[in-house]
Amino acid sequence: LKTPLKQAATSQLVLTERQPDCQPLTTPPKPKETPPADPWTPTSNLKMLISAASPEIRSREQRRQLSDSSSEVLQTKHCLQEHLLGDEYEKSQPSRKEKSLGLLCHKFLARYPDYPSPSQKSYICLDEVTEELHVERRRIYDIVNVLESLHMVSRLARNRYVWHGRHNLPQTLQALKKVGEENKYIQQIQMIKKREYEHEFDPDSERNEEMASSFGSSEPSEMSFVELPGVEFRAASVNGRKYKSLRVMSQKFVMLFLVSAPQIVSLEVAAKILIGEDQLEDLDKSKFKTKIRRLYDIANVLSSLKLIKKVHVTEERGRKPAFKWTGPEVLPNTQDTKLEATSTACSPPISESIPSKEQCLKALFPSKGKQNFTRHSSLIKLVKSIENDRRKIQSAPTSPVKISASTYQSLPVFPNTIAQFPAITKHQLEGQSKTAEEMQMKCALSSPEAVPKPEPSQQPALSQPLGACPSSHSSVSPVILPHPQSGVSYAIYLHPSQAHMVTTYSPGFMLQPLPCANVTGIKSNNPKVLNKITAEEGDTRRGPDEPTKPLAAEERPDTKSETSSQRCLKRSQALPENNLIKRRKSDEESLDTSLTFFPSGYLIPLTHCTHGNKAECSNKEKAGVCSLQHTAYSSPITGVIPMPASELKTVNIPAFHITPLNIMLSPNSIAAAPVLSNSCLNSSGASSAPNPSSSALNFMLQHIGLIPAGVQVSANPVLQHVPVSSQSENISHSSGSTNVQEGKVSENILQLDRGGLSGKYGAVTPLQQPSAPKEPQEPQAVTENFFRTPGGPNTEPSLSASSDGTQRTSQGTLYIPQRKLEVSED
DNA sequence: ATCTCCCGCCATATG
DNA sequence: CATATGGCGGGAGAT
Repeated sequence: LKTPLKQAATSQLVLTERQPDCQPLTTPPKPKETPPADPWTPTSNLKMLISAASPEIRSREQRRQLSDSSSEVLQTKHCLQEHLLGDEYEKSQPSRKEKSLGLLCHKFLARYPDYPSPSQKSYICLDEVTEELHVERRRIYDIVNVLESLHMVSRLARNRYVWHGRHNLPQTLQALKKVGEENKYIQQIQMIKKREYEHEFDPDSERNEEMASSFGSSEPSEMSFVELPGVEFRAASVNGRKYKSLRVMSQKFVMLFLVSAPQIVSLEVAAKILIGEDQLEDLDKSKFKTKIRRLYDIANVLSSLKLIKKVHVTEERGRKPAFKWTGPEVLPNTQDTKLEATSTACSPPISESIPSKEQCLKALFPSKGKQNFTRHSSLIKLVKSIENDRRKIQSAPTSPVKISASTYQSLPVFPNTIAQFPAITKHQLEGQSKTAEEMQMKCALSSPEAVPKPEPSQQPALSQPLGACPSSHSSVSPVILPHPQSGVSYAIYLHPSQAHMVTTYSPGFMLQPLPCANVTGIKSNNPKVLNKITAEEGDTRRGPDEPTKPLAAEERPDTKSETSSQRCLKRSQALPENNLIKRRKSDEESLDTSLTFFPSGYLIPLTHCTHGNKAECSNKEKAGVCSLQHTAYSSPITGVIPMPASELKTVNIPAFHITPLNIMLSPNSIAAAPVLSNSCLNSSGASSAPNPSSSALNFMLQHIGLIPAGVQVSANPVLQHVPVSSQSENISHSSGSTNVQEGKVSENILQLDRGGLSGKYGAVTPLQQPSAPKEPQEPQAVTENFFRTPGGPNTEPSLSASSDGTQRTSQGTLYIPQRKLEVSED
């Protein structure tokens, strides 16, 4: 037995350890774990405690003088628990958890100060560590590799590492964020989500994947390791070139958090992106599994560092594991490499990076040709380069570059390809001041989770003119503006920042063209698209479907067989039989309102559905109508886009779809969606959609161009959800409750009123009460609302939500179920 | 059954 | 060559 003592000592506090003397440490002789039948599952309690508290506690105790009140508490708690539980039988057998990487990491971290004094460097000797912590070397490598990726340690030589602590963290994160942006991870995420929606792989005829793979999405970027200038990583010597895949993976994983809006990344998405992100992803199942395993490893370490925490995102299919960034916010680059200087100044909340229009474009037009579009490597590249260019060029935050469609199309290839992972220059980093660091730290300390509320100021001015949006956005709250003349209503979206606060996820959103008219047509389009996010109800029902692949909603089982279009038709016809309808039990609807809201915040008129009659629409069943696709896509932002009816016709909105891209809306610019008139609807419904009118295009483009970085519409529909509380919005947020509802309430539907539009305006606030200001944070689950409206007199929404959360319109109904996404902590 | 993810074989890199 | 590193995936504990 070797140093049993040590171990015991260390772990003692935290874990209930057995006395050293009692047992010889060597392999624990199989103590049966959980042996005794404790009435109370001591283990479970312990686990919980440990997992929850131990980390922090640990760290302090050991070498650290830091005392944290909270930690104290925890400790105490812990102790109590211990006593209670255990008494004499401590049966400490090493449950699996006790051997977890996370715990081990804690122990490891406890040995070194977060902020070691610069003067004295601390070195890490792997041999010592392994011995002291009683772990196999292999495990230590896992930890160290992740720490290395964050530049918290660097390797000196065999067996030797230098401990830097968190001093470099700010720079590292900033660097990672930057790189993440350059890699267009946001887009990748969206693409992935989009694909999910799509039918899986059936009809992929497009086999030219290879090409895509070559550059396409991921490119070579895959392999580089982001280094910090300041930090000496003696790399070359030691690192030479190695795989470092774990390190790279870790960095990329972190990048995903830094770049994505809600700072929540699901393992699934991360894995896909990390895997070459190629299109092949689907094929390789084992590879995927492996990636997931690695991600768990990394996540455990990051969790120990308190940079992330585990949460669950509830989506249509059920909940998926995900992690939420709880680390420091990354400040915008202070001084970036030259050109970038643009708009950094503005907003503190950095998380939302600049949305690129390209993305938007992509998203927008995907349907038409889209598949190729997304996949085609050359295109992707183009986009990227454009993006970069744009960034450089665009100096004023206020003036977003507008891209016209034509431009886009004709885009010449930009000569400059950007190096994917440019090394970060020292200067940049150096620029950072300590203060910044401190701030970050503070941020970190404070619970990040609770999202700080944006300032009140943001209240949207109702009357904001459309304008360029400042890059930094102030938050916009969704307000609906009644529209004067046309009777079209406008909605204003929330500022992204707000949105996020509220929301957890911003999914990409797409509107698919719903060719109601032609059923068949749908298929050709992407049927897949939207729906993913169906309400939970569906899920429940669905039960276990096919395993892995997420299917488009339609795909779902039988019932779904129908294409969305078909469904649409049905609905329009008001077919009662629709299964969907049933599913959505929720809807009851009051039929009055007029507009449909998409979660995305856009108001979308439903043409197809329209036959226009309320009667028809009114059908509950109908509600289901577009459901397939219809699923709502909510965007973080709530906005409604009013369009003149006339436009609609032309455009045939139903036909168009928005893909998950990020559409950024500038606060100022309020997108207006045309609202359909009945007549329009009628007409549109039948006919297939012609090309969108140019006006429509412009419209879209404008938005794109206008959109300030902050707002992203995209996202997957999936994620979003609106909490529906039947009545109490406020409540809805609260964690637990939400879940409960899941089955039932979960969907919210927005409806548009077609006919009635004109005089009324829809209110955007769908589900939530306007009044509810931010809530204190929820303990566990965070629900997002996209729709929260700031209270305002004006805001009154015309729509009413049914108790179940469904809203209806009198006439046409668009049914958009909103899924709620929930993020729950574990 | 699914989610986590520990364990440790074994290919590589390093010295 | 001996080790140090670390990719990888089986399969078992947790839920």
